[in-house]
Formats: sequence, structure tokens, C-alpha cells
Amino acid sequence: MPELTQEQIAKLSRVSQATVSRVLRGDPRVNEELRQRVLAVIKKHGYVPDARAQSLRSQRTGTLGLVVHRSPKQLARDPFFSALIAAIIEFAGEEGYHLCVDAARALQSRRAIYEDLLRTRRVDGLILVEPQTQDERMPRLLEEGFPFVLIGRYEPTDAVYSVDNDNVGAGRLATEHLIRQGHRRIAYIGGPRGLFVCEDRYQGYRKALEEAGLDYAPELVGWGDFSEAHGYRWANRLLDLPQPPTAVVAVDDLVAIGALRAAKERGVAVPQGMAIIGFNDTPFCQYVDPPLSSVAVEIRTLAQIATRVLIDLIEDRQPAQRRHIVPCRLVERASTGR
Amino acid sequence: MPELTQEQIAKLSRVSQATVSRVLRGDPRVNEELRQRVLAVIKKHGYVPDARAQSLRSQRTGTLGLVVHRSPKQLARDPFFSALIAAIIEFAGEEGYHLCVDAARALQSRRAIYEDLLRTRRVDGLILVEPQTQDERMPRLLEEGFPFVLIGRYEPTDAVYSVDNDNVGAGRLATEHLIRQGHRRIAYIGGPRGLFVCEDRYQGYRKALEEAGLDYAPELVGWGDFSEAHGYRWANRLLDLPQPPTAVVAVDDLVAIGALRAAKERGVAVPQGMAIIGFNDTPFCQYVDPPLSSVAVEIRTLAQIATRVLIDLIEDRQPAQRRHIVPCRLVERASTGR
DNA sequence: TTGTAAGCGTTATCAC
DNA sequence: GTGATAACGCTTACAA
Repeated sequence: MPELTQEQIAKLSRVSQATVSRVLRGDPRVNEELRQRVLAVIKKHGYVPDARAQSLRSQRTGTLGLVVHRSPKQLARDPFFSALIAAIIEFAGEEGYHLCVDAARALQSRRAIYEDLLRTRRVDGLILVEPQTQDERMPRLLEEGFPFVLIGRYEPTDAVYSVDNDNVGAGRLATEHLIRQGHRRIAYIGGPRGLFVCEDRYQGYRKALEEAGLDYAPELVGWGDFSEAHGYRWANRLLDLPQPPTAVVAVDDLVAIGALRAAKERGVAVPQGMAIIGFNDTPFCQYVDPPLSSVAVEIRTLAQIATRVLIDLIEDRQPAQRRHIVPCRLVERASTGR
Repeated sequence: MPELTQEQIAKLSRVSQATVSRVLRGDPRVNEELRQRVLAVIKKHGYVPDARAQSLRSQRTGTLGLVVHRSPKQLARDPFFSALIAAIIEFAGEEGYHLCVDAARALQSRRAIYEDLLRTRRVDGLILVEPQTQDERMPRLLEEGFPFVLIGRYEPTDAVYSVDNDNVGAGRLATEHLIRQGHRRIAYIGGPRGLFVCEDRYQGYRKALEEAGLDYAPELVGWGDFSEAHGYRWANRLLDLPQPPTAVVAVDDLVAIGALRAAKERGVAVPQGMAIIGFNDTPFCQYVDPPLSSVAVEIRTLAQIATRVLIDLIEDRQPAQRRHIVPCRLVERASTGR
């Protein structure tokens, strides 16, 4: 390996090592002739500065950390994850930053990861994804003044810099769409009770009903998890009602797909017998039959804002606001068509 | 921020800074009393060593680099990608390594990324995914003796350390499965001609036919890309033949899904009228109707081997072999059921 | 056993 | 303008 240092380049160029550094950093007060000489040698030998030495000296690593709060197994099948990483790499790259990714595997290792990345100065700042509501890292990170941004929500919302989807708006968007299509009896199949996403989308659902002057029917609302099986079970339950809903808002595409399967199995046509809409616009939506309408989350925008805010924080520019909300977008497909 | 250094810990413990370092590195020849004193201070102040300084000194960053040869947009929707990253994080983490991910966005930036990660010493080694057949980075990396591992193939195969799926075996597995089900006229819808994956799976298809004593029918083989549309078009073409195939091997799940759609649209029942099998066992397979049989690629195993070989290389242990082949696994679902 | 000191490869502050 | 020189925080001979 070519263990080249500025020292060696300096010798070969017959200047001091300091001059080599100046040339590299683009210092204007360097004689043009020397500069050319140095640049030639650098090019000839393919010298590249050592990032470790640079970061030790400059106190900047040029690397962002992304910590995802899930087990590798959960990550493996999550389309959200790859989209997020891809977008962060893209935006961070534009600003000259690299990305270091870690997963908070087990609960006990969470602390370790945070230490390993931030306090060891391996990264300049952190993007945390979907932290727990009561995450013990928050107070510490805040206290130590480390640059970090949340994707998700943390209470109180103005305590930290965060970016989040407009989940209330998303729930409303889905429900209003169904109402516009003429539905009057609309069910909501939620995920785990207490989770922000689920509760917020539920709030949006309630609001849309209310604003349209529709009655809220508690028997049309179910909670559970994010699985296809959960959607399947609940859809069956809803279809067993004396007065079943004509449309379903499912908190997640997978849940919606479960509902879709239940309807098809029972010979209920979608959307004629029952319309179904999901959330996240995962790639699945296009390939199920009928294609599934969904409220898309703008992952790229989420990533873009998170990255920008974090880099602003790192580079001591005061970001404009602490909390950013990214609106969602309705993707109409056949499952809610007329 | 607590700008603690070993120097400060040393002062507080009333020992030399070198002793603090020894305690941290677990040097046995340190007086037990001193060790305890130092450890107490470290704990009390929550000192964590600076990784930048460590790596400058030790010439090790404790970070692996992953370079994926695709644009962020392609990555975003690719389920292979998140599974790969998740698995690498997991295995690298077990060995105390972090992961830095980069995408070779544009062609011209490939060189830059390689420089940015390896030659700047930001990472200790590189995992390259699906490099081009004639990737100009290979010779340079080899020449400079940097530790790196390929996921994919590069000719000659023993020039570099690499891990790959058994694509020939995969093609054979899919075809043999269909033959066992009684099919005699089996089509192959491939991707881009010349791509290793496609050619290899095609070889496996040919071999399986041959070994079963079945005739090879050129009109049953189509090439194109990895899109659903390509599968759709080719399936229609196949079904238009005077003697259409009774089964299709599609080089990718998405292509298979396209074929599935074509069959359904034409009222050809799957699998009764035409059986279909794809590759990669993407999450889609479970959610299309009927669920799609697929040959699963063992991404976790791929990642595990790549990570282990790379770390062996970095830590100067000679890996056992240069080329690793990971077998694929048949996942039977209804689309090839009887 | 412990401390002193010499780097690791940069950047940045001095004098010249 | 340019060249010494002092950090940056750590590891590791070498001394004591």
C-alpha cells in the first residue's frame, strides 16, 4: 500500500510539509509555481490525505451516524429502511458526509451503540429513527449537547430536533378520500394501541369523520399489530358484523393486504363490496390484486430534512425550527376505485 | 460536551496518562489498586476513548465499508439491499466493527468513493456489491493490497476474494422442481443478456432440461430486463405460441409477477394452466395471488461469509478460500403447486 | 510496576 | 509567501 504522507510529498516537491497542507486546503497565499509543483507530485503519486489524522486534528470526522431502533431481522424485510438509507447517503454525500449505520440490536446494547458512535467521536452527529417514547438516550444526548436529529416523535416535541410524517394528516387524507367516494360506514384497523403512528392516524380518521358529519362507530375500530394476519382477522370480524363497513382504512399496507385477502376469500369484491386503503405505499401495493391504494410517506423528504438539519447543527448553523412535519401523499389505485 | 481525555483521567486518578491507557487496554502489569482507582474515575466521569485518536495511532478504524454499485433511487426499492445491510451490521457488530455505507452514485464518482473510504483510511476494508464485470477498481485495489471482498463475481474468479450465490444451481433447482411436477415444456424468461446472474441461471435451466432428457426449445427463452413489464410482455408472447409452455422460470420475482399478471388477464389459471417460479424470494412472493414460488437467495449467509472473510483479511488471518458459493433454497408456494 | 516521551498524519499559529 | 513548530488524543517502546 502506498503509505504516502504530506511529509513525503513535501520532500519530493522540495517544499515544507506545511506548504503541502496549504496547497491541499486551497490556501490562497501560496506561490503559483510551488502550488503547481506540489500538485504535480500529489497527482503523480496519487496522494490522498489520511481522514483519521484530519479528523483528529480538525475535530470533524465527516461522518453521520444512523441508528435504527430495530433488530437486524426486522430491518431485513423493511422497505422503509433501505429507502431511508439510500436517501440519507444521497443527501449526506452531496454535503461531503459519509454514513455510518448501526442498529440498536438488543435493549441493553442501545447505550453501547450510542457511546460507540458519538462519544467516541466516530461520527459528528446522529440520526435516530423511531426512538421509544421514553428513550433514556434523549436526556443524555441533550445534556451533552451532541448534534442529533430524530425521525419520529419525542415528547415534548420542542425538546429535540425532529422530523416526522404528518400522521394525523395521513389518516385524514385516507378517510376523506373514502368519504369522497361516497362511503359512509368506514372502519379503521389500527396497530398497537399507544404507538404514535397508530394513534395519530386514528385521530386523523376521527377528524375526517367528524368534519364530514359522519357518526363514529366504535365497533368499526380495531387495534393489534402491523401484521398481515392482524388485518385478515379484523377484516373477517368486520365482515361478520350485522352492518359491515363499506370501506376500511388500515394503518399499514401489510394490514391492508390481510384485509384484502379476507375480502377475496369471502367473495367480497374490492372495491365494490369493500374499499381498502393502506399506508406507506410499499412496493407491495402495486403487485397485489387489485392494486392497493395507499397514503405514501415521503421518505426521501424525511431523509433530506433530517440530514440537512443535522448538518446545520454540526456546522453550527442554527436550524430554523425544531420540529418538521412532512405531509403525506395519496396514491389512488384500484382498491378504492369506483 | 465532556471533553475528557486520558490526560484528565490521569490527573484525577493521580497516575500517568500511560497508566490510564494501560488500564483501558487491559494491560496485566498494572497494580490492582491503581487500576481500581483509575476505573473508578473513568466510570464516574463516563470517559470513553476517542476513536479518531485511537485509529490514527493504531492504524485501525474498526469500520468496514460497504459500496453498492447502484444509484440511490435503485437502492430505495431494493429489498436485497436492506437485508444485506442489516446482516452485515449484525455480523460486523459481533466482531466489534462498524459499518460505513456508500453508493457508487454515478460512474464518475466511483473512483471518488473508493478513494474516500479506503485510501483515506476511513475504513479498514471494503465489501463491494455487484461490481461491473470490468470494474477498473479491482486492479487498483489488488495492486495496493487493500483488504476487500466481493459479493458477486469477477473474472478470473480466483483473482479476488468473493462470495456469490450458486446461480447455476438456482436455475437448476427451479427447473428441476417444475420437471418433478410433471412439466415437459418449460420456458425461461431471463434478464439482460450477458449479466452473470441471468446467464448462470439460464445455464442451470439448460442443465436441468438436459439431465431430464427434455428437448430445449429456443422459442421458449426470452431476454430483457428485470422489470415486471418485461415478464408481462414475454408471458403474453409465450401464451401466443401454437404450443405454449406449461411452466415458466422467470429470472426474478418481479419478472415472474409480470408473467403472473399476464396469465391472469388471459384467464390462464396459475398453476393449473401455467406454473410460474421466480428468484430471490422477495417479500412480494407471499402477497401476490397465488403466492409465488421462488428460489431464495441466502442473503444473510452471503453477508456473513463476506464479513468474516473481510475481517480475516483485515486482521491478517489468511482466509481458507478465495471464492465462496452459497447454495440457494427452493421456496414452494401455490404458483407451482399441483 | 510505573512514568516519560516519541510518534501516528494532519491543521494552524507562529516567526521569518 | 514560506517554513518550523505546537497541538489533536492515543499507544507503546524505553527508562526508571
